[in-house]
Amino acid sequence: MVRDPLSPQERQRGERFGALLRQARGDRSMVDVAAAAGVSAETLRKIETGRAPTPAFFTVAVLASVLDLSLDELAAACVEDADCGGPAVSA
Amino acid sequence: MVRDPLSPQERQRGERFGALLRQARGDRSMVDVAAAAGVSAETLRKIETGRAPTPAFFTVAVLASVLDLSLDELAAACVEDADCGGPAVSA
DNA sequence: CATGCGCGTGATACTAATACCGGTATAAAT
DNA sequence: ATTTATACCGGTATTAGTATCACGCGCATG
Repeated sequence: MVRDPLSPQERQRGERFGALLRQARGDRSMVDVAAAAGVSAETLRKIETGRAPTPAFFTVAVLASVLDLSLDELAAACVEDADCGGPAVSA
Repeated sequence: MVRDPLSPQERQRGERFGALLRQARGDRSMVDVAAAAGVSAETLRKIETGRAPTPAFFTVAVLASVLDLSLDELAAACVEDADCGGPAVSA
């Protein structure tokens, strides 16, 4: 109605997204990256584990900045990998 | 405490962000872009007017896709323009 | 003038993101 | 075995994003 619960598709997209972040983090520790990004370690962990499947844009932005990732590539990787954008983007 | 209210900085960053989206929308109508992005027109309106200063990453992703914008440029434009990232990104 | 279209705003509803706390598990080092 | 570091997990608290409904305003068209 007012706020649809996240679809399984979105959950999976979140997992993919988190996996990408974790991969980019490499040997860095969570707390290190989280501190550098200005977010709490728990938040970063939730995002990486997919428990926060739809993080805020700027949260992702700073994380991508810290991890030296491209937001476009990040988004593209998730979308293309799981066909998340689907009907919306195709229009 | 558990959830800091958005800082004025973040609010302003949201306004910049919305302004960029609106500018990119050009002559397209809100409903058109919103429908293409798969979000409600009200949501797009809130984002454009800065009433939703920290939208979800994938919401921004689809909007950027529809508006043919680069997420990196979008983020960079907001951050560089108002020094929004501040202490977090500089570290 | 009435109608529709686009845009803005307010209220309302509900889920989700963020953050803090404690506990747990694994691995490494002492 | 104890300590340390890292990460995972649950609960809890609070704000914020997203969506729907309803109304008002400007503008063009009938």
